[in-house]
Amino acid sequence: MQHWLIKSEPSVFSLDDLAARPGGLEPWDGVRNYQARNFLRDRMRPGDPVFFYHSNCREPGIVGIAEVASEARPDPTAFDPRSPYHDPGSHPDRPRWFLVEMRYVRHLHRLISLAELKTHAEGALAGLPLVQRGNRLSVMPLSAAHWTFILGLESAADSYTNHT
DNA sequence: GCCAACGTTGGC
DNA sequence: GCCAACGTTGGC
Repeated sequence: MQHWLIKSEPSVFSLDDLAARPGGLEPWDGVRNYQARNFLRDRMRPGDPVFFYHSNCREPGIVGIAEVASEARPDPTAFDPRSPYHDPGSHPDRPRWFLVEMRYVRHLHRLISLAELKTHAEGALAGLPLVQRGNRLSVMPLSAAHWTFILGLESAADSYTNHT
């Protein structure tokens, strides 16, 4: 089983938005990066656990957990000229972009901020693209060790912000 | 195939 | 709002 992290801008689609969907299900469309596409299309499997990360907001960080809820299928927004994700280079007989369904699992008890995660960038989270400088990947795999470590932070004291 | 220009991401 | 980092495009 592969663990994942996906980014979303909460002003566009937040974890609360996912939780509010019928069945907590949402097609994860609009991914327009080849590396992210390949992960999603070739390596995501139903049941894989996913950290849900809020980006481009006041306090970026991991806010909850989702799971992959389908195999990959062509992303129909690429074929739609009215969609902001329209790509005239993608055709139904030769789709360029793919999506999977995401399903809400739960919120974390507290936000685990990027700043806190970065304090472990040279330690337990070494090699995690999220905490490396300049990273822009919106869909990334995590090792089981990284997943477990981050989940452990959830119930630990927030030593990053409570160091007064 | 190189690489400058451009558009986007996303932290700060 | 700024801007560094990055991915993509297109001229040559």
